[in-house]
Amino acid sequence: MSGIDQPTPRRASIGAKRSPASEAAILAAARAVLAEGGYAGFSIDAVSRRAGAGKPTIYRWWKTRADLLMDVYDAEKASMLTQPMTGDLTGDLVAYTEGLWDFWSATPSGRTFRALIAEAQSNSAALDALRLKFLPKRTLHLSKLFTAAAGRGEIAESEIETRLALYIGFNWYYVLTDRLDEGRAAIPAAMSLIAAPASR
Amino acid sequence: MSGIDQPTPRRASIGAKRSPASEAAILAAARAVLAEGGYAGFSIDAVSRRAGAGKPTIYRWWKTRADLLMDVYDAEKASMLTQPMTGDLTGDLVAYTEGLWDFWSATPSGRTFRALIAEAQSNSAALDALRLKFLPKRTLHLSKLFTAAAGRGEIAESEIETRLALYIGFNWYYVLTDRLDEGRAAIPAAMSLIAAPASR
Amino acid sequence: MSGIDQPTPRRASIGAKRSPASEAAILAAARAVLAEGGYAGFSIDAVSRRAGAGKPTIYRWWKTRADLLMDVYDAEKASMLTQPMTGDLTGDLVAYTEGLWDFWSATPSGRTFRALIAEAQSNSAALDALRLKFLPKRTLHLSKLFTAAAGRGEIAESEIETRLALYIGFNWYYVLTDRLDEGRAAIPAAMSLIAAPASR
Amino acid sequence: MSGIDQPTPRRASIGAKRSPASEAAILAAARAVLAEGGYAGFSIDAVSRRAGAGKPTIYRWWKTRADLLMDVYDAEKASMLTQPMTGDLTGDLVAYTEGLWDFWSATPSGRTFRALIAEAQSNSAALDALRLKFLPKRTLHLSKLFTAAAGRGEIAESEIETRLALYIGFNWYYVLTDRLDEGRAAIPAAMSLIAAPASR
DNA sequence: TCGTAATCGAGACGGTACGTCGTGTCTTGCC
DNA sequence: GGCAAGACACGACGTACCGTCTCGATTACGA
Repeated sequence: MSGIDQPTPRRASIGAKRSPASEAAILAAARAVLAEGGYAGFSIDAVSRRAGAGKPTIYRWWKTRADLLMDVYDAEKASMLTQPMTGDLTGDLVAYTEGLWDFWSATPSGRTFRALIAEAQSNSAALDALRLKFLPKRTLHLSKLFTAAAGRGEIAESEIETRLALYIGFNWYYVLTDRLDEGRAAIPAAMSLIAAPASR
Repeated sequence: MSGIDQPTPRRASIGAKRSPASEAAILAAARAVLAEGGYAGFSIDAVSRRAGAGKPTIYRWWKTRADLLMDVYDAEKASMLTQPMTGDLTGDLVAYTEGLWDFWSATPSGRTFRALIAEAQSNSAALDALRLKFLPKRTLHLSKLFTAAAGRGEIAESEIETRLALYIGFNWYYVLTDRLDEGRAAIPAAMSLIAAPASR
Repeated sequence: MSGIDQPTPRRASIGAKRSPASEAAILAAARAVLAEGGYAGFSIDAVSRRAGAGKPTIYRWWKTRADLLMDVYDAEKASMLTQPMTGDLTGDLVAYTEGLWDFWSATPSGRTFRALIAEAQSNSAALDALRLKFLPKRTLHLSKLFTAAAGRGEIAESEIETRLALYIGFNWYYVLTDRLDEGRAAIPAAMSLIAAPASR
Repeated sequence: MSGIDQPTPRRASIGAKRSPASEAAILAAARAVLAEGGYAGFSIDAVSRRAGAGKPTIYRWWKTRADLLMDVYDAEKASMLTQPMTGDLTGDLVAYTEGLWDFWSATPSGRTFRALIAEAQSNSAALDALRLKFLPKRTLHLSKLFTAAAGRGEIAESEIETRLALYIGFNWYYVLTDRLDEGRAAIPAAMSLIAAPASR
């Protein structure tokens, strides 16, 4: 996917507006750099070199590294994920999670995600972006699943936040330790606990 | 704590062996640097300057930044944490977690921990150290709690790993988003789910 | 000369081309460092600090320390030397040499020259630069003097090289032992021998 | 010659006096280091490692790098040079010079000599040692040759110093530019000029 | 119709940090 | 007191990135 890797014969300005060609080239370069070197190799200089783009062009459109990382992640995601909603919370969570982990493993998105979290540890703007922009959008379907289950009376409304935190944390733990393959078998049991009906 | 911050009148070598004074000064400086600047300000140069130590001295004893971070974390931890084991898994987990979050908030250890995870995203040696050295030691008491509960028949033996992952992930999620205070209220409910008895 | 020593309020880039202001500041700083500390104090770090310039800027334009030293020497030289050519070889050599020694003593150029020769002893690129770039340019006028004398039949054509070597060596001996003042009186006799007519 | 390169099975102290074995090992190591890396590779650390000697042992007996270099040079020299004195000044100078250049080329002494001069450019103690200890000893025979010629009335007494400077400079020029082979053919003509009889 | 303005690539700028090497000094523990 | 060993504080090495700046070119748009 994303065959956008042309040798870039110098993209001149197209006037006083953002160049889609440059944007695409920069995102593709960032993706490639992350795929090859992970967070360690991810630098604006490297992306700029690879994209044949000027550094100011990158800084103009992405104020922080985190913004660029999020766009790379979004460009990849684009509809790839199944969003099951069968009414079986545990099953839906399992299906969603397995799809997510496939996505993280099959594309550079796992590395992108790890880079984003790392970035958020040294840059408070990145942390804010992660909390306010990235996570809410990414967990939207999950919120719906939990909300629907609460609507059905399976779980308490007040615990949605907590269960979501457990869900996110479970995923983070495995992706941040680069152990998605080892953790795969644990998904069903974990989802079962996260989706466990209110006990009384 | 750690009143070791004297102006260091040049610590000479004490012979062909490691100088405890230098080691202490470096750890104290690293702690201070993390406390003030977090992962963003944490550089070997900064630690070296602050400690009045030569960079080679740091590199001689800590091969990677992660090694230094882990030692800073350990130096702080030193017995501060309560390790409850009452037989009530949920209660023990709640008590342990609240102690941990206090520890993370009251000392620079929360920042140190975040730095360590960030470091592990760009350095595979750091990731290995995190997985093989740091985490097992840090989660030892938790393992015991789960194992004991399994012994009592409350949870399945096969789910210990999974429940531990849920536990760790829950903590990581809140510390990595720098939201320990917001998540505090969710601890009991989360622990309750993590410690939920096998359903059948 | 060279009143360029302003406190340098951060020279920004002037585009994708070399900044004359930075170049001048670096050369002036190098000159000052050599004047104060000689070869012992001459480090790229010291020049960088003094110039308020980044180390990469220095390395970008001067690939070796020798290149920088030669430019410092050239910047100073700039027309200061008399280049007598009266037809009296001995007299011309004496006049030229005295001018050269004045120049070496009155400016940091003597130290620069010594640094350059020292540098050439540990760096083969520097040695090559000294042999192929620096010396030929610096001895051009001397070559002309000897060639003219050979044209007049005063010395053998085949001995030009040898007499030049004797001339250069004589100067090197005194400057490298930092004894220009002690050797001054010997200049006329030495030049007389170097310019001695072919005996048969 | 100098097969002193044993693997050094830890030379313990031989009591409160200098150990000849250590001294020999250090000189041999310094010789080897100079032979392999020239002045660029010559460091007290390198010599210490190679000799299996402690750095303090080197600093105890050789106060400056120059002292060590001079001892390495002396250890090599040891009687190798012919010291002709036939009464023919030019011929004696030619013979002596050719022997010297052979010596410089066949042993690491050429490199040692170059290192010594380089060292003298950054260290004033080294320069003093070069001027007051090394050169007078090394040029003793040459002084005798010139003095004898002056005694025979061939050259003026007052010019001995000058002619010696011309002689030394000629040698320095070729050795410091690492061009002994290229300059060899010029030796007779140069010596002839240096030894030229007082013209009137 | 044409200037103005914003974009593009390029790459230099002052900095900071990297991880390594060498300096000269100091101590230890053996001889 | 000499010795090997090696740690110490210091500071230079040459390189990578940072985020900012200026350039000269290209093009769209509003006066």
